[in-house]
Amino acid sequence: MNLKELAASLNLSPTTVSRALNGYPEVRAETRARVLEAAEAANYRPNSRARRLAMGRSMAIGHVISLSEEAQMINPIFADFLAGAGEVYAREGYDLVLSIVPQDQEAAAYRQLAASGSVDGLMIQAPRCQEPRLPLLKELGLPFIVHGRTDTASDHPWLDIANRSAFKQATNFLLDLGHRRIALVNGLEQFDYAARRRRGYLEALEARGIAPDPAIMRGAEMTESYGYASAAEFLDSDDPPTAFLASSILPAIGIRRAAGERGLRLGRDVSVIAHDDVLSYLYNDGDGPAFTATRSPIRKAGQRCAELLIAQIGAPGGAPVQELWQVELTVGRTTGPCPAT
Amino acid sequence: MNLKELAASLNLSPTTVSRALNGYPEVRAETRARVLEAAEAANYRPNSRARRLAMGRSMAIGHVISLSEEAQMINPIFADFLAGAGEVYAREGYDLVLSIVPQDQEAAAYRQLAASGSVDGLMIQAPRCQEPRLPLLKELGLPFIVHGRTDTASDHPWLDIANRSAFKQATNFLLDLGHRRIALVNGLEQFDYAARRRRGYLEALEARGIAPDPAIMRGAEMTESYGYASAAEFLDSDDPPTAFLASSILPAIGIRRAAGERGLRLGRDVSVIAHDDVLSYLYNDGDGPAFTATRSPIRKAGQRCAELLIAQIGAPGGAPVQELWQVELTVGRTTGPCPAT
DNA sequence: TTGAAAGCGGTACCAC
DNA sequence: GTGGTACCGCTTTCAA
Repeated sequence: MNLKELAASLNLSPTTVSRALNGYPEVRAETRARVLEAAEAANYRPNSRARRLAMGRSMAIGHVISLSEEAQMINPIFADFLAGAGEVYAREGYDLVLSIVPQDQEAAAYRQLAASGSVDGLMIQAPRCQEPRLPLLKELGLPFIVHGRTDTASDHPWLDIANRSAFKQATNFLLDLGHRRIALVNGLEQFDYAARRRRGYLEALEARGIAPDPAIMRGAEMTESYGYASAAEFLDSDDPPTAFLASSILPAIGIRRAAGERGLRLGRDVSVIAHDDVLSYLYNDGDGPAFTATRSPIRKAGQRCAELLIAQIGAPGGAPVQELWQVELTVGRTTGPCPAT
Repeated sequence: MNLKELAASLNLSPTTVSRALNGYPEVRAETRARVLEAAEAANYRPNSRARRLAMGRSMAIGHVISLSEEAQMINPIFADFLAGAGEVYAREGYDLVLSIVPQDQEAAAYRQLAASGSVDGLMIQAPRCQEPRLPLLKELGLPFIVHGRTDTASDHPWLDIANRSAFKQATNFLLDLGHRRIALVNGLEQFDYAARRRRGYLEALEARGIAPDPAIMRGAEMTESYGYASAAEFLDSDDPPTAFLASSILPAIGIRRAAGERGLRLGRDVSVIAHDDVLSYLYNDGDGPAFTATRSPIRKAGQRCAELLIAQIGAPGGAPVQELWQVELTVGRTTGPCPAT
């Protein structure tokens, strides 16, 4: 059943039916009621292909996820972010077009989406410090928003959490507990969020006059085995750390395993703090590290980014929105004072 | 730059240009070369909206992911599957349209995708035993394929791994090591894959005349804390298990934690086997549980499902493909003989 | 308040 | 081998 047929069955013109369906005001109430009822009865849905062509809009947002050698798996963070954004898209009538491509085809994927007009806007995740997509995106001329920041000051829209201050805070927290040797198990530091976290960590140390030791600082893809290997190495060294600051729950689990194997108890012999992207939380051993812990905050970020992007699509040319979210620290039981050694 | 303009700039008709671009044979080689060159120079990309309308096809596949109260997070398995499917879609020129909806809007989401013609096919993940989407999908009349099976024999296309026999094999493996009390830490058993795994487990026990004990069998969403809580409870009981069979790596990590806290060493005091969806692997403690372990096999399944679905879209009405993949067991170091108690 | 008709930007049939 | 043209199904001016 298409518009023409529906109109014919009602003895109305396609024009009127279209107007009635799309909520135009100039339709008589009674006519609209008839149309709505008939459409419902016939289970009519406007053909989205035709609609998109006629409107000159795709009613879709593009997400490009590139898989590289270094980070081959889809980050669970991405999935939670998608979930949040997807909620908003569904509510606003937008489709989510997901392009999953090898990293060397990333630029081509963006170009394709833009040039073919498949999407009305682009959502960018996990920017690097020197984000190569930035000039490309500006060239494409599509609305976009970045979840995260970059090194370069730019007036593009973004939403980010205060990674630096969160890590500074967390480091200070450990320092206040008496720790002096704190290991950093970070994410890949070419990503902006990881670089900022490192800065926060370094700043806190410096403020107390503690020289950072590269021997207990790492940055890599955040897997459990990475956390395990790092912690094992650090703990077996001559001067092991008494605390760990991890960039995500996954390496934190690995750290815990390495500590456990060495007979160390968390919160007594060694402290572990994990930061989970948008809101941080201190690793609560009581109810276990919930893999769902990040869900709610990351989803919120996804939602908000989607809202901002859609607003931008609706009213282009406005001042770019740049939101920085402060992090809320939550203390868990695996954090304890520095053991007296 | 659109087709008409491109054609005008070449002194050709849109028809010819379209044919040249789409590889139709009746174009003179020299003409085609000219067209291709000009298109390249102008960075011309056919407008996908117009193309889709004219062709009557969307060149897109729909994935609907519903979030329920029970399973609110996006399963990492889904992400890896998506990655595999996405690869194939990109290669074949299809878009991936991802709908993320609350569970009570799942059916509406499928209906919307189908009625509006936004997609040419649907990909179904994680079917339940009595899958309510099945009748709906048949009603919609769109090509689809299910990753997994259902209780009801049906002639729809699916691709699944042999969950029952994998778990039977794994259980037998533990039995051969001398274990007699084996805990099952399963996924949500309304999902078909979990139900089949349970069956395999039960069959293996029965074949050796061992009565299953519901006290050491669980089914829930596969998180680390679920594994931890289950193992803690089992291990603290009067008659603790000597081995665990886990449905995924996440609960297995929790199990390990609970065991560790009780001074039990894996592979000596207690055995843990984790099954990771498509290919199983026995939890290798040596290099840590890699969260990326499932990546390759799940991706393969995603790729294959995408290929089958696209083939079906291209040539509808063929015999439905139903593929059952056998599982390959890999032995890891955390599996050991039953401790003599 | 309603309708006729001209697009939107391609594809594909039919004629030359 | 190439071109004219009628679609695809909707939105949106413009006229009534």
